[in-house]
Amino acid sequence: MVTAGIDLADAGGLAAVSMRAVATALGMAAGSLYRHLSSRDDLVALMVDRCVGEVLSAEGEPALMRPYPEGPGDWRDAVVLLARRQLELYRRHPWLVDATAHPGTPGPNTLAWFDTCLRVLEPVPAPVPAKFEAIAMVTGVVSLFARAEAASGPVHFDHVDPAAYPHLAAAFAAPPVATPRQDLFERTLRGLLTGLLTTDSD
Amino acid sequence: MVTAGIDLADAGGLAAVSMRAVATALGMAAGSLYRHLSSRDDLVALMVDRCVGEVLSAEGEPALMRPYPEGPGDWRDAVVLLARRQLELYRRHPWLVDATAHPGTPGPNTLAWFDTCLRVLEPVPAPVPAKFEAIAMVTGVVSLFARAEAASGPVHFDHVDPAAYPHLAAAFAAPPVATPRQDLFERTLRGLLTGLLTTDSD
DNA sequence: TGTAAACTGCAAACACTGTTCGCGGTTTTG
DNA sequence: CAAAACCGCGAACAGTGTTTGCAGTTTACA
Repeated sequence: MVTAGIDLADAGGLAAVSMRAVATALGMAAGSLYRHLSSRDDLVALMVDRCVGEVLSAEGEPALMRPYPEGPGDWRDAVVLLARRQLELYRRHPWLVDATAHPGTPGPNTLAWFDTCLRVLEPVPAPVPAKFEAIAMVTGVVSLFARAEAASGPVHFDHVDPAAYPHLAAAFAAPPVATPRQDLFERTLRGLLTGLLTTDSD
Repeated sequence: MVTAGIDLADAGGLAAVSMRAVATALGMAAGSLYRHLSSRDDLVALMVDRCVGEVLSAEGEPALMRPYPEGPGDWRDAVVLLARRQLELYRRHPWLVDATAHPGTPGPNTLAWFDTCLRVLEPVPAPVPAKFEAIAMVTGVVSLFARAEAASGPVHFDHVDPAAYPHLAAAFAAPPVATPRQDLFERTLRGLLTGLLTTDSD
């Protein structure tokens, strides 16, 4: 059910997961799906929550419930690690970026995810709303990077008018330089975290 | 045409702007719209570009072509000002966040917007791709803030199980503290800019 | 074991979406 | 005045999510 939806979404994006498509993938009729779910949004919510479960139990069994609090590093390291796993998840299922754009009531795995984030942020002396803001911003930045990675290429600025847009034209006149920036993701996140969860006395 | 679409979108979101709705708002039939545009995505692209035009000629005539380069401040100030105007635009037309999620070929106003951004970033000694990355990230952060503002409230975590999600439950046990953070937007942007467009020698 | 209840799937229908097409009328062009 | 371009109409098509009566199967209970 949600597995079929996930497979369909992985192959053809969120638009490819229609009730009839999921139904025929399961050898059923379209209306039969409503015996198990109440709407299509329900289904994508279940799909999202299952994928979040993927990153929770990554690689092994309760593997993720472990490594964060006991690591010797700073809490920022843990958040960056968490974000990196989320980015890998978005790479595995690009439609997640669109599916989580308008979040609904979170499922159990999503709640567990928030719980883990809060546990990681436990040593941070910041008010709870600030922590929620920080979590939201981190996942937002992750989705931005995922979108940027997925949408690389199809944006064409071909032949802009040098008279109307001089700076744009000048920017494309120079030969494209390959960008070596590798740690952009981590640098962005660390800057964001210290900006959001840190007073001036830190 | 695009004006009717914008009004409809402002009232009921992007989903409310259907061909038939726009047509009846103009006193026409649905199919008649295809005399002037080739698809619905075309229409939303035109709507987006017109709104970008709003922020370009804000308040007066060619008012925006002025203030940025001659301001005495640092280039970061100019970018923050640009981002702030964009945030106000997103507040005025919340559907823009969804409409710009999957960008297509940019319209004239969007090109002018990019040109302005590049002009503002002219004194920055960074390679062109890095500047494009920075612009994309800034508008991404702006859309994140716009989304966060628009989606405040409907997310309910009512009565989470304290046994399954201890940290979440503990977070909600404490009385909610009002967050006074006001400059969060600007701090985030400044951190992002220095992280993306600055070498260690700056 | 027999019966009743619960569950599950099917096919058809409804309202809605974006989009296409052939027709007639109006306006502009030569 | 004629011809070409344009414009809007209404009907149709394929597709969407969702609802609803009907049958078949499985489960639970007495």
